[in-house]
Amino acid sequence: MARKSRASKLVKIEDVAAAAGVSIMTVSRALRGVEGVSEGKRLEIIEISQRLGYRPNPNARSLMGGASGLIGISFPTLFNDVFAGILDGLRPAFEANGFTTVVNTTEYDADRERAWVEQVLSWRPAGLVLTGADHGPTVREAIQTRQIPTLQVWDFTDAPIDICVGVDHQNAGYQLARAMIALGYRQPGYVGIQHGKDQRAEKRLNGICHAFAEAGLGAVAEMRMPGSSYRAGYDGFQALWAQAPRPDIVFFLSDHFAFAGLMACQVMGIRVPDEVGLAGFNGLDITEVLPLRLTTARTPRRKMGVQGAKNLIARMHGVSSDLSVELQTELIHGETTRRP
Amino acid sequence: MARKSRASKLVKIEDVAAAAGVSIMTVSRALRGVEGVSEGKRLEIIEISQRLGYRPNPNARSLMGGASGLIGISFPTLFNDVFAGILDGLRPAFEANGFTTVVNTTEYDADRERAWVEQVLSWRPAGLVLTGADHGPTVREAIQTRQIPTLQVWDFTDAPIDICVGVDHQNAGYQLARAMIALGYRQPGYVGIQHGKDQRAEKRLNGICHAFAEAGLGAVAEMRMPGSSYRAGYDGFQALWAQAPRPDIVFFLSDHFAFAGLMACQVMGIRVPDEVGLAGFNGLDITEVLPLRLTTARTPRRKMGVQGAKNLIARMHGVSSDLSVELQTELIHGETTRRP
DNA sequence: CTGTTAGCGCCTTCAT
DNA sequence: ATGAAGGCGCTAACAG
Repeated sequence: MARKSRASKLVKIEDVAAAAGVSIMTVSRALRGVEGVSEGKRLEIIEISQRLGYRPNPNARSLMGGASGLIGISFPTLFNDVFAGILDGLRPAFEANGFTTVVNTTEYDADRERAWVEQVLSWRPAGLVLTGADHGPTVREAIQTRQIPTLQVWDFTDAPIDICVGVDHQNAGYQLARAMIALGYRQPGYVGIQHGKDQRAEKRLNGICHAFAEAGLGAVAEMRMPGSSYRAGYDGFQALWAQAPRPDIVFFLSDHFAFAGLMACQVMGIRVPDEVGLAGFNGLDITEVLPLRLTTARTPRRKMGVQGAKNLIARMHGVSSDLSVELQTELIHGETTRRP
Repeated sequence: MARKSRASKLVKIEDVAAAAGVSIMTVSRALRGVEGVSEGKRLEIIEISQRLGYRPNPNARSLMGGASGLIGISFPTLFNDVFAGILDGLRPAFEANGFTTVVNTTEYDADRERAWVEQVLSWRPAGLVLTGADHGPTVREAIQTRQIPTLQVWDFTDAPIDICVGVDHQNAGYQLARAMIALGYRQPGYVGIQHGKDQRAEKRLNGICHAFAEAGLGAVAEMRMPGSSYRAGYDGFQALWAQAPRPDIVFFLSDHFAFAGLMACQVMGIRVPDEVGLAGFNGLDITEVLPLRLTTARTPRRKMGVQGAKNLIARMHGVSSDLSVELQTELIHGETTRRP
């Protein structure tokens, strides 16, 4: 394989026309299945174009103004089953409707997201899917100016760019904390990642803090870790446990952190839930194989994707009514916290 | 936000030219930073174009045959830290060199990959990154015809489309099995997923089988699960354990399966490694927080990404020498198998 | 420095 | 049923 291609050797419609002894237009019509070509010629042309390996240049097509059938999807990261799950709901729906999807990750970086949105917008996408509710005004404006149907997933917001399908993370955290308070927990701890990395996590923590404050209980002891690996959850729990006062309930960024915390307890000989309660978030697959069923709040990730795709497609088809949906989380009373 | 945008209201270069009172060529030059425009005019034009919200139409640009600064990356799935890790190595290198990346997942479906490759090729990408060594002739030909620099990662092959950076999975499986045989294991079992879903996994299994056959030992008892969730690893191990003869060493598709198997042992009261040895693959983060350090073969995923990106960039810059690299796996003697 | 001319590959429109 | 113009938005290659 050589270096940068000289735009050259690709067979174009003209070549097919020449080979078939007809005009370009006839080839165009034949290949698109449009009326105006005798069946005999059509079959012959199709045969020839295949033999020549002709592929229409979609750029030229797009130039004519047609929609691109492209949907851009942006997630913060792929190191996370949450987004893989949402994507799993989104994609089949889009593909079933003939759309192509391109996926991006922002690594929780607003600049990256902005740059990507601009790139994708330049492809004249049929639609856009963004994660969360926090996008700069630039992004918002760029999208709205071009009137590209846009879905925001994961986070529910009252003021979406266009439509949104997600859960209220603040409330999810609040409800989870309320349930733990009802179980008698009084001394909360939290293991998460650094501020500003994950907006949704901050909202959940807000909800948790709110619930405990409202109940007149102690403040939530926060342990912020630099990364979001399993190791971070493991070390974070240990660090939190070494502090005074010891928490009687520890909330984690997500189930995978909680799992790591559980492993830490196992190694340190801390009895769960007798000595400490552990609560995760998301209801990930991994919770199904743990020695103790994890207490968590299940987020309907695939459903979110399916529903979101459906609504975005409706919007692309011109439905202008409100297509935003707030989904609920499901509290899972597991074995890592006291029995009710 | 309204319905499908009529291809219309977008501001084009002509509008900017009119607003600035110059010809469209001057605008084109000014915006691209090409020589031939007085600095005063350039600044003025840039200002105006921003005010108007002008964005060049890349389709028109691509029509001219220029390269797009775009790199398409395709992975089988995102439900997997392996590919996230490779991406983590790839992307920063590309971005540092001014390239934009678009990511796709094929869900291990060759048709999906083909469709995506065609889509991306139509954007005249500067380069392509594909996973594995198994691509249909269509894909291969489409890429080679257009002479797009292409990197195949993860799987090492002697006959890459262009260049490849990866590990020899067959050999990795072979070496791992050899090490287990050296530890005295004689009755191998394997928990994986269905045939045809993951080519690399099959190669590893091949290597494992080869090692045991070569040593004149029993055949590998295979347990194929329908999915690749943690649950599948968990259930798969249990099913395998219920069969006769019981394996004394179980190889797993990947570390996450092995982890699930370890959890199953814990619940079933099977002592590891006394009653059975467990071996994973990849050396994932999760292994760092397990009660027993997992025996596995570490794959250099990030390094693979970094190296691959570097080589692909070299290729895009015209380096035509052989840029393929075979990387090695590192055997980790953990606590889930006998001590040497 | 700036503007004009001629396409890139395809499709819409209008003839024939 | 077919073909001949013309243009989509942009940019090389030439003029001035």
